[in-house]
Amino acid sequence: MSGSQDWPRTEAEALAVQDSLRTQVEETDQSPAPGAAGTIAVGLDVAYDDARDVVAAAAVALDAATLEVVEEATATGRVAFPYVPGLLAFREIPALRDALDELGRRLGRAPDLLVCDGYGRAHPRRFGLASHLGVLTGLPVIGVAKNPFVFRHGVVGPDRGDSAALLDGTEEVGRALRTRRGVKPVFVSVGHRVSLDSACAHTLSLAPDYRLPETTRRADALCRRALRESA
DNA sequence: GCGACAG
DNA sequence: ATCTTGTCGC
Repeated sequence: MSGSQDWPRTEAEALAVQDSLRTQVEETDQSPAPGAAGTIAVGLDVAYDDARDVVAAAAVALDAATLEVVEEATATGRVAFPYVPGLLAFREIPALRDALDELGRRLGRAPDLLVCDGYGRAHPRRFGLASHLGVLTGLPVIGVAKNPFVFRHGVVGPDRGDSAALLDGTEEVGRALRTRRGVKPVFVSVGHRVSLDSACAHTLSLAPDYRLPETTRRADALCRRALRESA
């Protein structure tokens, strides 16, 4: 049961849920050493067909050391919430949890790290998708986004590994991190049970060849395929 | 009021 | 997110 009946239906209800859960985010780093052998990192992503009101989520488990796919799972359902900037979690989490639950059964164990497409702490109320999913699962979670959302950052050096603070005013809420020379940086933020430095280290470890982590690349390909095959 | 705005 | 061809470059 994923309790879609008690899922918020209005923006006001969603805001209240964020306000209530935000205090449960844990700052202490309980994530594994980046790239550690025997460690499992899970990539998560969602694809939509608004015309059919269908959502497809994918959860792909990778061996953090070899980046080989260990296991994968998908889930499809009805869109649970409209896209509202700042409330993305309410649109994506129901399907993501279903895919994660199925992945856990197939894996026979809990993942060591979750990698979300989007933000965690870098959020108007400091409680983006990665934070929300972290509180609900209790797992270490990081957010890796493709756009800076409403935040600003300074110049990021040209080399892989170079970064600049992602700022909300003067507060560092995440980091713009270059994973590939000559390519636009990604935007990393803390979700749950992980430090910002670790989140960046995990991102670099998971993205040796392309701009985005292998976890999200795999999840992106899988949820698109699941959506296509659901038609 | 208007525009910007993760996916 | 999604609608979409060719094209420049490694």
